[in-house]
Amino acid sequence: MEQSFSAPSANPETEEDRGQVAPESKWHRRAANRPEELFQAALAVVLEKGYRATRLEDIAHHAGVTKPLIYHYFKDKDDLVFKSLEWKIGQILDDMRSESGPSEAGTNERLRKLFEYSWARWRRTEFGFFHGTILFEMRLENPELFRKWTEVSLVQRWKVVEDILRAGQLRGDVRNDLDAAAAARFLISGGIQLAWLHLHTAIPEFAPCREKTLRETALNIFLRGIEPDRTEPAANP
Amino acid sequence: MEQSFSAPSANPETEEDRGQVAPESKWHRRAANRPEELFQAALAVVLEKGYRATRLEDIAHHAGVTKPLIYHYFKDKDDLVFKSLEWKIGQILDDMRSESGPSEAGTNERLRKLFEYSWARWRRTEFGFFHGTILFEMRLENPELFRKWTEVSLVQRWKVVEDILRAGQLRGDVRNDLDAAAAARFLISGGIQLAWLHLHTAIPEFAPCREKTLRETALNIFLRGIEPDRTEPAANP
Amino acid sequence: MEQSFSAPSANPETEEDRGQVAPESKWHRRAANRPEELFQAALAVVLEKGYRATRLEDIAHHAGVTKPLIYHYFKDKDDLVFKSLEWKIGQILDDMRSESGPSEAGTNERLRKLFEYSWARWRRTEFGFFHGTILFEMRLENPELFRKWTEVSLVQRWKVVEDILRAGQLRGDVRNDLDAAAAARFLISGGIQLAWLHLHTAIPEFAPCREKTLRETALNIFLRGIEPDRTEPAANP
Amino acid sequence: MEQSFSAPSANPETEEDRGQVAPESKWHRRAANRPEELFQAALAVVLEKGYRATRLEDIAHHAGVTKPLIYHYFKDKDDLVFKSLEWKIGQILDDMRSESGPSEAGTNERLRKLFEYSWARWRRTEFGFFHGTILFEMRLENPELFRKWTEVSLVQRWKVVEDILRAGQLRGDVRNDLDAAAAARFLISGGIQLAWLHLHTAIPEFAPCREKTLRETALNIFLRGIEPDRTEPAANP
DNA sequence: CATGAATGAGTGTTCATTCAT
DNA sequence: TATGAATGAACACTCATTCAT
Repeated sequence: MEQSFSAPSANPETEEDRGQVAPESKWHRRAANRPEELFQAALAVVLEKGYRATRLEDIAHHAGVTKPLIYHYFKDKDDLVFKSLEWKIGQILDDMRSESGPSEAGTNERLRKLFEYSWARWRRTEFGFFHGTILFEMRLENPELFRKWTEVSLVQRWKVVEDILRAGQLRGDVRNDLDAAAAARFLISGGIQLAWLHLHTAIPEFAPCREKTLRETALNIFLRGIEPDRTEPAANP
Repeated sequence: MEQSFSAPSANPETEEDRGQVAPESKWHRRAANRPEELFQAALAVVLEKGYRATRLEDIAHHAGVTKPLIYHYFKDKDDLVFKSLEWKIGQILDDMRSESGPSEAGTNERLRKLFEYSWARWRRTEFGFFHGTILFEMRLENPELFRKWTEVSLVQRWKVVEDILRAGQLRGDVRNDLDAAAAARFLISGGIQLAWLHLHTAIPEFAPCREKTLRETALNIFLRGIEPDRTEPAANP
Repeated sequence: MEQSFSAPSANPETEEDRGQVAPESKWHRRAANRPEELFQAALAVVLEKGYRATRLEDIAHHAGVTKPLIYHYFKDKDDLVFKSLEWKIGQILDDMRSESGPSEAGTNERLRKLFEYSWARWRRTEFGFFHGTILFEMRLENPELFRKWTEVSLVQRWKVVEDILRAGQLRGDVRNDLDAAAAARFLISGGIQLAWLHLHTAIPEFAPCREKTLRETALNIFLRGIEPDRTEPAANP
Repeated sequence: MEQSFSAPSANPETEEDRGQVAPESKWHRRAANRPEELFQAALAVVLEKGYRATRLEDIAHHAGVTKPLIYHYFKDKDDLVFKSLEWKIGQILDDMRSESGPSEAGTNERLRKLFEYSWARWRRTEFGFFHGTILFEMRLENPELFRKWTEVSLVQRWKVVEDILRAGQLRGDVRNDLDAAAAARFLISGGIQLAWLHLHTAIPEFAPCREKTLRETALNIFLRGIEPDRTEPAANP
């Protein structure tokens, strides 16, 4: 759970002492990108313990620095944590942008592809963390951040699906009486919840289920559920 | 959010009995059932702030008593909070038991009824609170409680839906290639997430949507998605 | 360690309900000698834990009553504890008075008898307790009590020995250049310390020694140490 | 009683450097060796009040620092107090090691010298404190420490005396029927008790006695008490 | 830049004591 | 007489934050 956040707690080789004898100075290593290291440490700890349960000490320790140093880079604890979260949101967003090539395939194919991409994202530890911490804790602690995150992780996804569905309706792939926006929310929110419960909680331990079945069943029901009626195949005036 | 939990922090009737003498006696309120009052106070505060951010002082104040009194009834803070949550889980469970008469209606009707009942439950403040606090915070702080709650709120519901689906498969109302367990999870988890996001977060403020549409679209897609294939149109007597 | 202090926590047979139906009153059993029961409970607990570590709750529990009841009989905690100690001191003193018949035996015999009586007393749990609690804790907490106790347990004993020694000096059993008062202190204080270390601490577990040897060696050395010089038997002008 | 432990609660030199500017900076005193200062403060307070009655606040105040600082150096209160006691035990032990040169004098001389050295130690405030606090309170609170201390202060001394006595027996200075181990205990335990009662309690106030007489009488009785029988007067060359 | 030392403002918990019945 | 309920005053311990170097 901490692999991608761990910071190098001391990396003596990168230092540029040469010629001069090591001058016994107390602080070696001016990290080029301290802030980012601190971001990662903060995220790792908050991921593991939750925001409220996270102590500044833990973050510092995780980053291999001392507490006061954090105040050189950030105003206070909240500043660090919230900026860390925003930084991660930005990263995830970048990652998402580079993701879905605008395909010309059929509606079902586009939805399937999107859903599977999304599921793969939801699998990731980081995502599980965000879904938990931000959706719950930040909703109370920092509504602004809550909003930013849901905008990125939910609302935009909803929109993408909504657009696909509308296009499908024009083509006749999707029944016209469907509320595309609501349907989109169902697919994405339902999928996220399914994935999160299955992949980031202990539920499978006492209520086991195969991940693939879960994913495909959900998608399948959805795709069938939005099909136009087939009994009157040309009944679309 | 605090309607059902608020306790009168001072009992006005006993205060000014007579304009004159009442010697400001230090404490009133012979508690009939303090423990339950404390449960409610604890729930109210934890609901509002989350478990980690809850201070004993707040609970005591909310219940109109002083901190040390809590130790008269409970071993420590966790004892109070966790027992409060369990108490509420029990209540909700009782409530759920008295709910769904075993109907002889068709599969669709039974699912619709169940979903609508459930949605009504998900609307309630208390439920939103549990979904947040327990699913997220208790997952980390008290896995046992997390398990108890998910067992009640999710796993059992899944089973009910699963049974209905299997019965439907026998009747021919539901297609046979459907994995009933996975489908049940999709309906319930998706519904909860939809309801929670819509009813217990600020999302509708910046991404509005009609609740009814949301609910009915989800149900509708699901019901259509589980129908047997109609390509063999005469197979339906 | 608690045998002699345990209070009957409920003794229904002694109640005088007759004729009338048991009136469901909350408080049965007016103990005839509550104070003494409380003394014993207090002593038992203080013995086990020391004065500072003793909580009123413990005493009440030990006596089979509730905390507030103690305030019916005693002003506060200290009042109870100190009176308990005084009560016990009185008891021990009574016991001591009834002890040593004024014997007409020789000096050595009298000393031997006294020392062995005393040693038997020092063996007792209660004594070990007093020696520890009073000598150390009460010296700081209640000097008055410290004084009362040492007067009884030490000073008076010293005097008895001193008198025996002086009598012995007159008879010629004890050398005349001996300071009887100092010698008496050495015998008694040394004996107490020896007995206490051996009988009321864990020392024998890692530094074993036979009790009898200890006792007799000490007495023996003392008796020989106070003998008149035998080399010049009539050298006493 | 506090002479060697008192800490300056404010460092006057840094206070009024210049009459004017000094902006009342919140804290001074870059501690050279805080841990030891805290040891001393802890010992001073525990000495005065006993372990159970000692509040962290007092120790901090005594050391001229604030409570939380203690947690910078020690895990908790017990960690500080117990380590302080161990530190002192170590010091006393060191001190003892550098004490008695192995003399070639006669048995009596060796015992006299040892006893007088010991008495001088028992006089010291610190020793009286240890004898009280450790022998009584630590016996209940921290048996391990009790053992460490008695090992150092009693058992080892006993052994030294025992060895001298055995050597004396070989030489013929000490009678052979004497149990050297028991005799050693009598001398040391009796001496400690005598010294402690006389020097560290209020007893002399109401039962006066000259210290020198006490010390010499005890030693004298002991030395005479271990002599070989003189009934065979010519056996002494 | 970097940190060890220091602190103020909490926060949970204990306990002798008192109120109301 | 007897007690369950209640509290004030303390106390151990935590933690974000700042000082001095």
